[in-house]
Amino acid sequence: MESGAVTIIRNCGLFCGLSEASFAKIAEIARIVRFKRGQMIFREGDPCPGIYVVGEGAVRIFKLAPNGKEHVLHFAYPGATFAEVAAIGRFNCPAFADATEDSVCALVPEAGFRRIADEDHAFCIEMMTGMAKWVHTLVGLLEDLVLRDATSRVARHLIQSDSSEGQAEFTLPMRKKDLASHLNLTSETLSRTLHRLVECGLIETREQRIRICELPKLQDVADGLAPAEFA
Amino acid sequence: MESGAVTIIRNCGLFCGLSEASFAKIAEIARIVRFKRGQMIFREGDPCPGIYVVGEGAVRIFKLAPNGKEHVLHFAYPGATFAEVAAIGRFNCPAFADATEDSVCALVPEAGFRRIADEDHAFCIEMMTGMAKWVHTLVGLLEDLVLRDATSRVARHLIQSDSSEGQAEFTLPMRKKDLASHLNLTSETLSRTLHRLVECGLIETREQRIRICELPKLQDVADGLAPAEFA
DNA sequence: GTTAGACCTTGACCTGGGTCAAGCCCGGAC
DNA sequence: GTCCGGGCTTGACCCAGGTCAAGGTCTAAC
Repeated sequence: MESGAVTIIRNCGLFCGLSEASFAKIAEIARIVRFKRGQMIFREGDPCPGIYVVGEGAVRIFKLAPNGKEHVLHFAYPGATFAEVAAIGRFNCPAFADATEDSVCALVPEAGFRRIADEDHAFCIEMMTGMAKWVHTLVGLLEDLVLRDATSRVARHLIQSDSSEGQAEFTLPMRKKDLASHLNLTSETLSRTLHRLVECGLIETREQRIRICELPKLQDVADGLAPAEFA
Repeated sequence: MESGAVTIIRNCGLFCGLSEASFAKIAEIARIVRFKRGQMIFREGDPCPGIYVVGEGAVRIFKLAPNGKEHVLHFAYPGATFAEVAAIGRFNCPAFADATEDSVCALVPEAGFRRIADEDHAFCIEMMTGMAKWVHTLVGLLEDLVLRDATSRVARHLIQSDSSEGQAEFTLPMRKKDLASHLNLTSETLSRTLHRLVECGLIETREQRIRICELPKLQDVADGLAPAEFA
């Protein structure tokens, strides 16, 4: 195992709580994989190669419709894992993945993961609750897409991005077209929506940088209460 | 414990594989709960009372938007469980639930479930993979809502409902308005869509009964290949 | 430098599916 | 029986957001 993989796995949300014994087992078989920007990592339907842990860069997980439309399910940044659901549930890759930046990942082959799950009860419980959280997140996403309009979705996403950094200002970590796809919008609509929010003074933008000026009002927009100035 | 709850739990997908020891523990604390048609079972945000197992009837799990629009996440019929995700992940109820028919459920309080998860490794693994399957299902739902149009969604749902019974004919187990909500449509649009499918000869309907006449063509519609007659 | 190709923005236009409204049918209360 | 309310269908109309097209800007390649 390359030394890099150990570090990556130590620092990821999923495996950082492992017992020393379990960790040693994973360390034996994990390996480093590198991807260039734009490179495809796997395709929907591919056999699942194991659990990927992002060390550097950024990975985009997305679905492709027969007509070519794509929908970004989520982004994985350093410390996050992907393909873990397929590994646990023993299905093939349920979506596509590619690197949006030059990226370094640790790959834990499925067999290794399975051995740990069989032996390490605490890990198993953690995975169980981890999956439950995933379900929770997905239900939230679904709710968003189904119950809110474009403007609310954008506002909500901005608030969430912000609160995770705890400041009033942050940088969008992905291209706008990918964000648009994640929110089930076209990039045109996202562009127009951000523009309207700027015009109303709720946010300011400069390139990929976004500052929230009027959080309470933005919150109202996210909740579907169209403020008067949204004529 | 009432005798009924034992039977219900024995026959449900989630707990039927339990070891005798684990089963005995659950049996000690499970109890029967009954709901009248239309009765609310829990509300979004309520503390999670435990895992419900449906014995008879039908339960509808749904989200409510601030503007009153509702979205049906799924239906639980005899043998199915609900609220299990919240119980495992330790969050409050993430949605509303009500009975669409007079229903009988077994309720396994969260504490009891947790004890078993702590002690029964095989059960724990089963829950883990069960949750992974849930994620898989939800991603499929999301994909459906986002990548397909109304007609494809309806066609796909019909095919799935059918294949689960393995015949060319089946009865919709829910009201059309609830199905519409599940597919993120209004009941008007569902009505019109079914009507078009009937006109094209792909299906026949009589009340809640639906017969698929041209499965291959219906499959094409589900895949977004609009057949010529869909002018 | 300049050419090529992503992005992103903005405008003009179009359409799938929602909204509103009317009418039918059926089952349950009385 | 008759009344009432909910579910379902159908038609007419409308609008949020998609599509198409035209620049503008930045980076990467040569």
